[in-house]
Amino acid sequence: MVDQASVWQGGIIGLVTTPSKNSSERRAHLVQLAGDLFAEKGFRATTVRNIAEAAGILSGSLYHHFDSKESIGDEILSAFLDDVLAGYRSAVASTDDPRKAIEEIVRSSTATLSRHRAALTMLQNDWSYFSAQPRFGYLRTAMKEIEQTWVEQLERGKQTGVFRADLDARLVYRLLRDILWIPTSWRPSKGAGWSTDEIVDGLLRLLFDGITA
Amino acid sequence: MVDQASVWQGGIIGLVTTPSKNSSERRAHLVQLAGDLFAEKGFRATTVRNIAEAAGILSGSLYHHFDSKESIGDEILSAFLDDVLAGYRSAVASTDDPRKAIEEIVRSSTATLSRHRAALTMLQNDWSYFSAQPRFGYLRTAMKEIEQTWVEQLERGKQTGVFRADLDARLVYRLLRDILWIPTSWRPSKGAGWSTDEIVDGLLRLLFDGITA
Amino acid sequence: MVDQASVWQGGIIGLVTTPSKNSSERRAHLVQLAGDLFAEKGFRATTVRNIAEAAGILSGSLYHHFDSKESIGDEILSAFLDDVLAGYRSAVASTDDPRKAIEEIVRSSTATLSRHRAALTMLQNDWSYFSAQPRFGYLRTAMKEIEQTWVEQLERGKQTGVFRADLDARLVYRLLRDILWIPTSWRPSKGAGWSTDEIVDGLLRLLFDGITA
Amino acid sequence: MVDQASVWQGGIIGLVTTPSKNSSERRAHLVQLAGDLFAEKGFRATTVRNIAEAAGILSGSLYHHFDSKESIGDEILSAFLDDVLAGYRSAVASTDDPRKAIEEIVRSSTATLSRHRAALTMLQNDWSYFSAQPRFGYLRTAMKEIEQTWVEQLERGKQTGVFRADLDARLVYRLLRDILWIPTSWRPSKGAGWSTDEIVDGLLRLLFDGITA
DNA sequence: AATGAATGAGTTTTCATTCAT
DNA sequence: CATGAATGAAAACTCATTCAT
Repeated sequence: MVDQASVWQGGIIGLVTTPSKNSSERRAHLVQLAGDLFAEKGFRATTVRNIAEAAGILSGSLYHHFDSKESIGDEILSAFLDDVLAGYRSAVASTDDPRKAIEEIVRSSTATLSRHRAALTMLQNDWSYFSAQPRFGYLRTAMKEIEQTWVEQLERGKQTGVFRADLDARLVYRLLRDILWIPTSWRPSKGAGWSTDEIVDGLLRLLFDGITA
Repeated sequence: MVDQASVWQGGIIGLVTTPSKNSSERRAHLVQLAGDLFAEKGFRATTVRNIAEAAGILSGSLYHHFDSKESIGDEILSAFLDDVLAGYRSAVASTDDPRKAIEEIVRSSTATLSRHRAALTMLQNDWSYFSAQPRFGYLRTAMKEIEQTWVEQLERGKQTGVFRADLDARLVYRLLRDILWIPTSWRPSKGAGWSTDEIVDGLLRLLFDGITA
Repeated sequence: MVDQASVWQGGIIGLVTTPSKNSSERRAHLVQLAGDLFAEKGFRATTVRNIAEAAGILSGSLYHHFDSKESIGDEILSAFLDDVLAGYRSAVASTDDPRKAIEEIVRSSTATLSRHRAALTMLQNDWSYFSAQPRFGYLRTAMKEIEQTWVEQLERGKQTGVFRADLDARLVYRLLRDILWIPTSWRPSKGAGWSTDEIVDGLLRLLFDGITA
Repeated sequence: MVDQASVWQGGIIGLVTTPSKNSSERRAHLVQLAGDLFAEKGFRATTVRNIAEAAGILSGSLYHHFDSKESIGDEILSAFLDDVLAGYRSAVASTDDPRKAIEEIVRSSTATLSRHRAALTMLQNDWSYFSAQPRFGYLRTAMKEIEQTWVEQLERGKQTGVFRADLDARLVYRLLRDILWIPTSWRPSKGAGWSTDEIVDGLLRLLFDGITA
């Protein structure tokens, strides 16, 4: 579709040299490039120059699209959390069975996370940097909702007897949330070829049944 | 012996103001301070000035003790890996039962990790930075040995029927190793008061049996 | 062509305020300024701030144009050696007479050297610094070619009887090369007004005939 | 005589634990070590730590013997110039023949210079550094006397017909003085085995007769 | 939209020097 | 005499950001 547009533009006007990509597309493309670098090296370790080079422009030119490096980070992080929370909410809304809810949370998380590798790396690597800034206050808010969702489902599962009664819900939440985030942070190259499905299934099996035969 | 000497000096001469603290102690103290900061903010995000300030000296003065920031990192990382590998080796040497070996690896890891929080944070946050430098080549070597140890025990467990035959040993290793490392990265303040033992038990229970009742 | 364009722009549009000065001109200007300082104080003794101040900018701004102080040095030194070697090669190619070849080498050297005072000072003052670095390996290579050229001409001159048979070619080369470089290192202010020609003539007369009447 | 003193001290007092090497010997030894390093790398490029390491002590300990790095330089430079001037004065006093006087100056210089390689390197490399400081004002004074001596002899030679009448005395002085200093700056390793005598003879022959057959 | 030049505050590191022990 | 810890000023370099063109 992008091509369609550019062909059309080129056809009529006949003077446009750099056709395609209107403003918001260009912007999205830059966020994408930045995100890839953030995922690879972390937010702080990635320089504005790195991003500009990846885009084939000079670093100063980035400031036509964003007013700061942090606003790129903001865009990535808030999009991620919106997506995560939407998944959690619909997972909880979809069923009354805590085990199914958790299974759904895991599945939705996995899908969401694979779309937001950069955001996760940023949270893991540079949490102390972001969480200290008022601008990123929504990070804490969102994390609280995530925790609440898990704990609620685990507690309900304990009450209905689906989960072991001796589980410490908050402890298990912390472990599970972080466990869930692990595969996302694996570099593509190092994954030895596991598909997302394989990883999710392995993870679910591990969570519910352990490794014992 | 150092204590003996200082007590004696203090007793007889009565002039010793600073209670001993010889050269290597001072150095170790500085490494400790640096490590705390690295654990909190990551290696790159911690400045030499931060470390010096924590020690109550000027940044340049640190170079009396270390020839670079990296050499502090080196000291922390290599001590950590030496410790981890020693634990793994003795765990494997202590038993023939793969399940016991893994249990032992987990227990030794937990003990080791709590002594080396800084190192772990550094590996997680700044792996791309360190692993790119020849100086830190031993990181890759050590990680390979760690992987091999896990995979061997898991495979043997599968053969003897202790573990499920359908486990993907490398996948499970990756998950388990990272899972094991999770609690260490939790900030003390955020742990809501879990003791190391509680965490280890929760973890082992989770690994072997899952969360299902 | 660049000139064409700018003239055209200036002519038609009449808006161009700064009379061209494109990127590479600015860069060349900075190299020139740096070279003057290097010639005056030596490479190591000249700080990046010195250079920046001479250019009326801040020291960090220099890194927009060069990626290190050494790369400025590199530019100056390699340009010098390229020039010297070109002169030597064409001197040798221009004649079969060793005496004429040497005379030509001296004349070309003098011309070259006056254009590269900075480079010469750098080689004399900071040779141990540069020659220790792989990056400046070409310095040794070039010096070898220079030596070979001199020695060859001197030897041929001895065989054809133009030069005294008892000359130690390498010793004379070392003396002559260094002698040749002397006047260049004289500060303009101290030269008491000798023209280049006067110096060259004095030098040649000295070389060929000595000071005796 | 120095030994006499220290033996005597040891004999009478009987408490001196590190016998030999009294204070001034130790000091002279340190100056020697420092000089070697200055000759090799230049004054500024040599660090106080370098010197201390060469002496097997810590950098701070040097300040028991000298109150600053510059005072070491001072010691080396003033000793050199005293020596040079003494040689020049006795050369001039020894004869009425300008040619013999110059020959004697050359011979005395060569002897002096070989004893003061460090000083010469320091003057050549770091002249701008030293000459800018009031403390080293004697450098300019001494250089003036050196120039005067040469010029006088050359002028007298021109009048008596020993030297060519068209010599520019100051120009020739500048050339000859610098020429004379050249071989001293040659690294021992690079000299390809020329003895001091060979070099002096080569030089004198070159000066008086040129290279022409 | 993009360039290219620059800023300014910050980074790691170096080094002569001081001083209590 | 020597050590070991520290200072403080300066070095080279980095980087997010600004802005005229």
